[in-house]
Amino acid sequence: MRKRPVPVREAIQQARPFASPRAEALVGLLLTVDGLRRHLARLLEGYGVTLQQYNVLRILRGAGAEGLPTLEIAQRMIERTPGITRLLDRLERKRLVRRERCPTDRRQVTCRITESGLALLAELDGPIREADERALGCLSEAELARLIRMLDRVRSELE
Amino acid sequence: MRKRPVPVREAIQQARPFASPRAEALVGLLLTVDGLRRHLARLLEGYGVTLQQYNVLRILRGAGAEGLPTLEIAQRMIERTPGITRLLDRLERKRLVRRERCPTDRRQVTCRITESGLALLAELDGPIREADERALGCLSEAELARLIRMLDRVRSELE
DNA sequence: CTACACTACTTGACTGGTCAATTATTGTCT
DNA sequence: AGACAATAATTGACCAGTCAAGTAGTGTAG
Repeated sequence: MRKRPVPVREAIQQARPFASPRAEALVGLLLTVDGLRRHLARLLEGYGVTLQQYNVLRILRGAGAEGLPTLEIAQRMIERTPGITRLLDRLERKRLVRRERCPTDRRQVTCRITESGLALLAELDGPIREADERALGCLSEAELARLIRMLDRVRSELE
Repeated sequence: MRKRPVPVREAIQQARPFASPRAEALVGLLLTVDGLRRHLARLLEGYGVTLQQYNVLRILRGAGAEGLPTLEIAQRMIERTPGITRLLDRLERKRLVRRERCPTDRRQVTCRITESGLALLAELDGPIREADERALGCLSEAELARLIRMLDRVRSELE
């Protein structure tokens, strides 16, 4: 029982039509991604992590045993540097991440995912994958390819 | 001098390919909208308002002289109820919005945009419109139409 | 070897999103 | 009228993004 698509203008209860198709697409993007974000956040909160924390754990799993310095992680996220410290503080408090000063360059702090961090990710892999597939399941392969290319182009316009 | 589109996998410096096109599209959406958000926020900060505050002002301008009760505004935003109170607090402090208890139902608080609020929006209309056009200027009319329809469908899957 | 720029964080302050709990007011049902 | 649910808005507490400023450690040039 799939619901009828709700056009953007109706979704935000706006009386007047959009000034341009670009304005409509922009609002549509903001609305849709907000929904996707919330959707994923709800799934993750059952496991006690936020979307950003999950993101960091994925990055650290990818980095393997030698870990990554703090700012390396920040660079791979969409995020700016100051936030990453507190994000890691919270992950360390939950024992999902370990931090230690790098012996060769004592300015750096090396971050590594712990065993419990890995276990949590393993538990999450299936549900997350399903959520991804379900959320964008209404788009065909061809549509996905077009969407991905459009998004790449839009990002390249934003510096 | 337009830059070469940077594919999603490169943008997040991920070593392995994506598990599925849907996973790639999802990450692309998150990345792109984050960039758009930042882009708009930078424009607005020169005028002393945030993206959310601007959004509220637009809604109140649309509502006209009779204004709107607090929770009506919240409904038209993507946001949940508790945040709207504090958002309005800040707008009221800047004298861009006025609030008063509704005489017929004293539980409600009616919010209205002030003259300075309207003046600010008038000043912003041009720059915002230009920013919209520039950000999505790389997409053709046909692509925009397809994008809008795809987004509508994705949202309809998320309840 | 010492001054100085640079790097890798870290902290503080503010805006904002989210949830749970609370207050004030209204409507309804005897 | 009195009890009680429902509604409108608010408050408190936490997580997160952003900027400006600060600290500790490193590299380099005189």
